[in-house]
Amino acid sequence: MTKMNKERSLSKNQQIILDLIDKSSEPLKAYTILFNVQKKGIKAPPQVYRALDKLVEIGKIHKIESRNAFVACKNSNCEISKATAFSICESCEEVDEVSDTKLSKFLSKFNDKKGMTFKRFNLEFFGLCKRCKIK
Amino acid sequence: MTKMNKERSLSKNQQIILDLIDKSSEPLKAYTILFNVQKKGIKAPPQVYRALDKLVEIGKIHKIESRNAFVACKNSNCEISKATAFSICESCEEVDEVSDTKLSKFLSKFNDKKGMTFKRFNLEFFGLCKRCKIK
DNA sequence: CTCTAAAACGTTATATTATTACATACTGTT
DNA sequence: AACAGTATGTAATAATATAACGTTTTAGAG
Ligand SMILES: [Zn+2]
Ligand SMILES: [Zn+2]
Ligand SMILES: [Zn+2]
Ligand SMILES: [Zn+2]
Repeated sequence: MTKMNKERSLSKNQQIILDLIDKSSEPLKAYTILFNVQKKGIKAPPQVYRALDKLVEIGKIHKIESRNAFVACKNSNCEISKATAFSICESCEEVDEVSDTKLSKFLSKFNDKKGMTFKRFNLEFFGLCKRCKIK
Repeated sequence: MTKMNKERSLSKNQQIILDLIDKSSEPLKAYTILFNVQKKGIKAPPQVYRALDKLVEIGKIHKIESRNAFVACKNSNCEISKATAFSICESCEEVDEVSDTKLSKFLSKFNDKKGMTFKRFNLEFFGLCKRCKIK
């Protein structure tokens, strides 16, 4: 019976950092993470960046490129971060992962005119969230 | 007769930097730009970043967020950088502005479930360009 | 269990990207 | 001329990210 699940057991540093990001209600920056895990023995940037790289690679977290910040994936079926979309409030900086079947289908099927083969995309929407619109 | 056109005449630094980006066949990073315009009297990062900010604001250039680099807008009608899409080759780093009516319509009309109002989006596709696929 | 290769780790130093802060100069309008 | 808004020049520093090493841990093959 071959091993079917890709459940990778995270390393200690990876788990510490994922836990922190997971608990956070907002995107976390690498150095904010660093300051918050120093008590757990993670003392230097490379340790943080290595864990972040791996977590991104396996789809546990995503990087919000326009903010240089990281959020946990809420979408259990995007193990491979190959199709990501976010909504970002330019006022309060709230970030949500957009999960819309039509959208992801449309984009996954999108074909470039110049013959590029797409493996992955990242989409960031900017605007005002409900709360910030009222103000 | 009120002034109808929004043609803003660029300042000296803005023009120098736009010229450089315009001539480049690849995305330029801020410090690459800095090194290349020092002979023209632009000596420090803030001068570059200020010009870049303004050029992005008026839609003459776009920032490729995943690369921290800037490209000239090839699309005469995206004066306001509110709907941008790029294809990025992960092998040779070639970047092209995707100009597809269906895509931009679809995304511009996209409505968030949580009631956010979108003013702008940025989409980056990653993959392999024609040439890099062959290799 | 032992050996090995891959992955993860710890550490120091450094590279790269971006902003703050402040003083000065230019531009167009009233 | 006076004013407001935009742009400039400059020095210092903040924030983000990687290079380079050597060591340790982990997981799988034999
Ligand atoms: Zn996700
Ligand atoms: Zn908001
Ligand atoms: Zn454009
Ligand atoms: Zn290529």
